[in-house]
Amino acid sequence: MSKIKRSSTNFSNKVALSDECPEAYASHIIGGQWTLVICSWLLNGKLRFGELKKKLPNITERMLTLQLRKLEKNKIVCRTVHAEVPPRVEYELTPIGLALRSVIKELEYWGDCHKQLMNE
Amino acid sequence: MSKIKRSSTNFSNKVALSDECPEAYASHIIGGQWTLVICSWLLNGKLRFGELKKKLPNITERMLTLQLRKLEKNKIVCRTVHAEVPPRVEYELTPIGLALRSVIKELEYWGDCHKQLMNE
DNA sequence: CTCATTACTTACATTTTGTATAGTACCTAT
DNA sequence: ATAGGTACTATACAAAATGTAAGTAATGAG
Repeated sequence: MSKIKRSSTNFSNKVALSDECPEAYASHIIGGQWTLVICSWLLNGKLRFGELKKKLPNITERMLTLQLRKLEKNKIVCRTVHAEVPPRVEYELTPIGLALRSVIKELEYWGDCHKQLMNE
Repeated sequence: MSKIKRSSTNFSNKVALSDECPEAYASHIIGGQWTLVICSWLLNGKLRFGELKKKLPNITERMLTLQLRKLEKNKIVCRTVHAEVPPRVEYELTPIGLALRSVIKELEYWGDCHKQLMNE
């Protein structure tokens, strides 16, 4: 996470790939360790920061923040701050975020099949 | 790539997540930078090492080797060595590898939508 | 005034992934 | 005998992702 150097070969390789392969592009966007899990919780409705934290065992606050920021930047979730004390911040999927449902469904199905295969 | 430490928190987080979330599991398996691109080329039929290399601009031989090894370990591709000189090695998707087609299709579709959205 | 609550920041360490560059073994054709 | 093609392997290093531990601001309750 954090930042990525726009000058590195690494970076330009990713850009080149993303340019011509929408699947590489997509996997780069939703490819973080926690991204999909966060989204799949949010598919059931909006959640607060603290609620998400409880749902995701072992995630640190830093990681959760970073992932949510990235998701927000990519317009996958939308963030609502309620001006209260203590603060209340809610996260909700945008339309394109909700559109991940079918991707996630396919991934889950494939993942289950694969896991079963590997256990033989 | 190379090896991953089985003692790191990082590692155990991944294991824990993979255990309960098939989508995290799947994204961990097919999540490398080149994995999906390789698979989507192989969806059209078997290819040799050198052919794959040509298809993937900028990939290094090391990376290609590592990714193919990982794919092989996960039973997504199968490797056939022809005992000739110069050597000829062919890579082909297994059934579970071919089953990635629908995952890739969904990802591509979503990726296209997302990219369009972000360009507005 | 002090404490608790919530949603973060910040600074830094570690782990994982990717790149660059140079080799190797094998046989075949020149 | 040497050069060339194929599919690698080795080593060193760079960059990115993830993790740990500690702090911050705001304010209402006691």
